[in-house]
Amino acid sequence: MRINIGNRLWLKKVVSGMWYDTKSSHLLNTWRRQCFWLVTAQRRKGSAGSRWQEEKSEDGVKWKQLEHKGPYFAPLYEPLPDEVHFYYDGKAMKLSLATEEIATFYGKMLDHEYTTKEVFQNNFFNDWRKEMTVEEKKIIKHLNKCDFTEIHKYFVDKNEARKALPKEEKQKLKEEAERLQEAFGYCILDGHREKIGNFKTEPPGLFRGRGDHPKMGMLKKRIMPEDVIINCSRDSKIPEPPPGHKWKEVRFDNTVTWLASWTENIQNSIKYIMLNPSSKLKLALRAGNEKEEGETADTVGCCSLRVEHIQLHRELDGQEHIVEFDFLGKDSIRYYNKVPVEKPVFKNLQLFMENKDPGDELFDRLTTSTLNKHLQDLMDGLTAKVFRTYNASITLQEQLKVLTNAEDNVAAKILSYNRANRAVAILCNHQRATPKTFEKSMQNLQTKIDAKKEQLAVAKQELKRAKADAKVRKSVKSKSNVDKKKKLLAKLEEQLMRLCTQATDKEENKQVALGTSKLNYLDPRISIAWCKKFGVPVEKIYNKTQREKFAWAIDMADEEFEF
DNA sequence: GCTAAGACTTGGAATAATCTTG
DNA sequence: CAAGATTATTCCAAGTCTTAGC
Repeated sequence: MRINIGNRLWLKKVVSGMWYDTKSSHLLNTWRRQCFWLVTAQRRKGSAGSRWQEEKSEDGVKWKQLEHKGPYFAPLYEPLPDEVHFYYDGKAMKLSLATEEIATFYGKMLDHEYTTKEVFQNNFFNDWRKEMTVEEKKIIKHLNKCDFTEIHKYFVDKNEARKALPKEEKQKLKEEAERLQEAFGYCILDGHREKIGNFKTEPPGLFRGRGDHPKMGMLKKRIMPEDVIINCSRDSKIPEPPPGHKWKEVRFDNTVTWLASWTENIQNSIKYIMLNPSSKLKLALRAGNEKEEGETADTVGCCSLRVEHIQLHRELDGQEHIVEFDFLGKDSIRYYNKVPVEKPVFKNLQLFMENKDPGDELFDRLTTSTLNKHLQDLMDGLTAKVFRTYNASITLQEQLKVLTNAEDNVAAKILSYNRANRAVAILCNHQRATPKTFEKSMQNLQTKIDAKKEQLAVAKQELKRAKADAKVRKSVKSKSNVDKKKKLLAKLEEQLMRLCTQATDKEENKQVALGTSKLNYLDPRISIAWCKKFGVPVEKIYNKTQREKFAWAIDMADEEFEF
């Protein structure tokens, strides 16, 4: 029982990053129900095109009719022109088609960091050799004797050429892409035309695992119709496989939403063709499922944390009971944070670490399913993921309340909004690499600010002179001149202020990715209510795509909306 | 109960489209 | 008006969580 209590206490603080008390539990519950209703209502509205209705979900049935054209297959390999050579040990060598194709995958990536990694090189070379002819295999024995530079140059040039194309040609290519989108990019779902998210099969290439991935560089094979399972409705027009080919299978499963699927050869997982994620509502540590050792990069979530990932400090920087986290999370992004916890939580963590090695699991009796089960006991439908979302939204609302100043101008209010958004992104650990052009664009901005300051100084001088002039002459003309200069000065001050705000925003945003939380975690009604309340145009917060996605919220949220 | 497979969702990097500016 | 910077979109790997099979 002690373990149970221990985990429960730990849950309170560590899983959620916030306190889970009766009050927030009630809020959370209300919010979930509301969201569920909204989402289902929105789906209905979208698909039935009529009024909102109550959801009457028959268990598991996702559609009655589904018709589509099947996936669009990646274009076949085009052999290299004769003048582009591959060299082995300094000698030009003509490769068989299949071998050449794989060589181009590597050649294209030559200026990418991946190709400097030993694991990548070894995996690539192993897989490449498997596809070689017997003769090629006899000759090509070492990657370091392979020279791909001509191949690399060929693709770089080709890219440049495409960019430099005259605009009529570019227009043609664009129209071609649109035709493709028209032909393959839509399906009919229960009588309505819906956009497909990804209608193309993934092209062959070299696997780009993230972080320290043991399989990076392995050959991702070409997907053939024979690999693809089609899912559609029985009475629909069944998609035609490309001439001379057959589907692996055609099935009529209306309990799932995918249109086509295939098994990918690197991890043996299933890939899907699915609908475009339309209006859906999409909490601070991830649950952390178990992963297969050696098959993927070594990353963890909260249930799979190991003793080596935390450090306990009875006292640190004047605070008591500090837990220091340091581990690699999703996409191998580092999570580093020092969190003060309640004494019982601290005590339990100490207990969990006793007699364990650094590589042992911290919570050895906890798995994601027991964790979620526990959460479900607390509240119907609650999972770690839901908590992540809730936490993000409530933080945004709180931060907006704290940071916004009603007397500020619009630029300052937007800065406040971005700061609130940033607080959420930091909470969810949405990091990004500092953009390559960051320093430069910061400098540009600073130059602009300096220039503006100069203008301002000049304008001040002129105003002074105009005032002096008006005092002497007292003419109508000189008076209006003073007004003019005053206006100019005010305008310049406003511009300067806006630039400075922008610079602050940019600096603070250096390593934080805002997009993910904005699009996937935050209840849009909070943002929209904020816009309405403080007179900020919605376009300043959401771009075109985002406004489309959140159209329902824009419609309904008023300034009084409380999350 | 437990593991494995399957179905979605999330999320940063790469790429494409658009805007700015010298 | 091209080059460079910025922003939007696409891509697909990597998570979460449910279900199936023992």
